[in-house]
Amino acid sequence: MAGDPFSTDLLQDRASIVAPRLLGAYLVVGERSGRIVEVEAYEGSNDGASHAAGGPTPRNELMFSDAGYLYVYKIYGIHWCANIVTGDHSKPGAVLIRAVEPVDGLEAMWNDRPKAKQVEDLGSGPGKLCAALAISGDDNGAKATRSPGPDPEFDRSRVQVRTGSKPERISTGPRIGISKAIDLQWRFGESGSTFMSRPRL
DNA sequence: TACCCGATTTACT
DNA sequence: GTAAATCGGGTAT
Repeated sequence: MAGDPFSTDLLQDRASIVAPRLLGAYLVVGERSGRIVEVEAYEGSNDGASHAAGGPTPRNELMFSDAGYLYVYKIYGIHWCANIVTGDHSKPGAVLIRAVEPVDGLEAMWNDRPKAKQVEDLGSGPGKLCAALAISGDDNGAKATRSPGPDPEFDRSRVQVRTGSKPERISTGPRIGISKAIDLQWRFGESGSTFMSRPRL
């Protein structure tokens, strides 16, 4: 079950370093929540596949801001994809949430994902989990993790990351759907999870 | 202002 | 296995 707020401090480093830390954490949106079982890391100028590779633009500016914010973008004009910003101005980056295991609000998820045939279909992909958790462009810039001291921005955020149960074992592989930097093993998943997108790790 | 293309999902052959 | 759906940022006119 969802526990304490996820600490922003755990994300203050390169995306490829901190990405696995989000595995097992809960992504909470109102009454709905899911346990993160698969993520991908995207960094800056050293990562050709990243939106941030070419420097800041209106669309990706969040990746250059402080860790803990939600970066939501639309892909192929159809689906939303949710990322958690990592690092800082000198280390831009974000972690793409690729799959969640549905935990709370299953009924609402089925409602928003009428095409799903089984529970495993609800959140087994970046676009799928956004639909299941009702995340959209409106949530871009939400503060998803808690920073030291009072953090009212986090407290009133509709999207929150909370601590959960860490995976027993983590598998890695090349990132999905990219054409550059395909050699990097920056996809991380809970070994053997049936809630992961395909191909499974 | 035009053109290109993508960190995907789903339906159909 | 292959293709369509559909939008807006980025780069070039």
